[in-house]
Amino acid sequence: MNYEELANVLYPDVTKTIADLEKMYPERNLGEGVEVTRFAPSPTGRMHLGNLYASFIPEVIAKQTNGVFIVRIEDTDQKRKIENGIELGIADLEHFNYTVNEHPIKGGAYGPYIQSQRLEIYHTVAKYLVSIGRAYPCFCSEDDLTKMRENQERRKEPIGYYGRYAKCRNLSLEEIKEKIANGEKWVLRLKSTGNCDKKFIFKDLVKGTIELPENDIDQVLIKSDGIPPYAFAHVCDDHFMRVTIVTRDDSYISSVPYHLELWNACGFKPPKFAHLLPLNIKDGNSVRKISKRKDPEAAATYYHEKGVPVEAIKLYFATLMNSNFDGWYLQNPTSSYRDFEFSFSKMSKNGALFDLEKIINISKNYISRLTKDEVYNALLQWANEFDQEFAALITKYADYTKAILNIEREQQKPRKDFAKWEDVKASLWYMYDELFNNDSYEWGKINNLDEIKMILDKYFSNYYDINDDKDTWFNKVKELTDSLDGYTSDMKAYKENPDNYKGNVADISTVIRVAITTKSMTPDLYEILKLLGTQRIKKRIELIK
RNA sequence: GGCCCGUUGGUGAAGUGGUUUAACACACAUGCCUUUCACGCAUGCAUUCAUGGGUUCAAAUCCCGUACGGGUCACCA
Repeated sequence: MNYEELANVLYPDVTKTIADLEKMYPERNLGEGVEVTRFAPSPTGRMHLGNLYASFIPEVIAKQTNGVFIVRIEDTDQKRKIENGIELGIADLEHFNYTVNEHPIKGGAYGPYIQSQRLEIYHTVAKYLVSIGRAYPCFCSEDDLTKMRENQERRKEPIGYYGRYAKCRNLSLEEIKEKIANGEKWVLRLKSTGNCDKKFIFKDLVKGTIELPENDIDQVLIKSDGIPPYAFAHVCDDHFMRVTIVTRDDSYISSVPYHLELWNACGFKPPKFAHLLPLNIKDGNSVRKISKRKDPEAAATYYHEKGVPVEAIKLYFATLMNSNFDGWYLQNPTSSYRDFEFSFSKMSKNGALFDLEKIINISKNYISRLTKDEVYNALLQWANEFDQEFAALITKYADYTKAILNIEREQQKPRKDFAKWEDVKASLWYMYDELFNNDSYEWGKINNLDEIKMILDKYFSNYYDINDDKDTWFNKVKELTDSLDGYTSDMKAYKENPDNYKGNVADISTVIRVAITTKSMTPDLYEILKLLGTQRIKKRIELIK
């Protein structure tokens, strides 16, 4: 068989050679240890936590080694495509502040970054494989393949197009020419040289040494529509984009022998592989991979809308990626996760269960460490998008809002009230007259309205002074308490004999707290009174009378 | 069904033959601190590493079987 001629029969329009491609996409000038990684989503639209985690890993590695992180769109399956899928997906990645050096919209020297636009490359490599006798056209119909499969099932033989079942391997050049002239449809298949009785050993960055049977199936390289399936596309793309580490879902691991056979057949130097475990979610009693359709709470937009800081989610990803990150971060709470040295070998070999509680905890800690200005800016940015009314309010009262946000902040042990920006309004609405409502008061032990009125009256006419410092303020509350019949400000005495008293200073401050805010649980009351100011306070006391 | 991978508390997990009476973090519980809450602090939370056997002076760690979970066997990625 004259393979050169066959190659020209099959791909008469392909004029470039592999050597041309090598020149167009030269090896990157990389230093020692510098990695080129990539994330290759389908253009199915919005990202969910699973995708975001899967892209976090290669992004972190690229950034950490001063390398390159590429986003490439795998749209060879035209059925899955959705409108604006590429734009929406990239927007989600950008919202996560990932550093993407090359992607379809911004471009780069190794593009195009959309597989459907790289057909010339695939066909050039395909033509090369034909010309060296490693690929051949197959004219088998769907029917032929189904019959073959049934036959194999009956005989309990391995299923697939291999060995003696690979009929089209033996077609002569004349037969091929004739079938093509007749307009018969064909796919291009790899002529596999593997033997499934032999073991194939390779190293995975995450899983370590893996042993699998060699591939002996003549897999499809180019479908009858001229588009390559995933495996062949990824080899061409990752080679000519000069990717050094292929990160991908762990489900690809069983086809690595086939993939490596392909890399070698093409004469390309294979990259390193890191097969990643998916992020799982609990569904009833079973555990499964996060799915965009079944798990709306896993959508990136869900967290965006609630205002969970992106940074917090990334910190969570970091703890999932390398469990020793947690301990490191505890020691280095002011560092960025970028300062941690991530490694594939520290990655878990099990898929982690997505844990909302942990994200909330991380987020609370993260927000608690921000300055009032940082909190204000992030809050405003979120509110502009999702709660314009609140955005207008905090813009109008910018300094006041910052002061509120600074209660028990910017200190050694800051409060940890907020896990997401949505929480701010929900917990501090009473600080704004525009939001204040007194539908329900959370009175505590003292809930007799006459007594409450009496206490408030006494406090505001005899003790309250907006200019008091904190100690003076609290001493006055104590004095008030002691002046009341049956109350004491001596907590020790109270605790020893609670039955001897009607209440203590905590109960009295609760009356003031609830009267002003309606809530029994608030941040520091002194700060709140000070910020609200005499006018607002007086107005709220009037509401009770 | 064949092949591959995995199984350590409610969760994420550390651990690769003896400093393990199984680290750390989240969650939970109790107590202390405290004007409420939050914070912080203290204590508790797997007598045991899916299970049965074996190797060994010694096993969560090595070997074999079983069970369970996941993956894969397309002109899907």
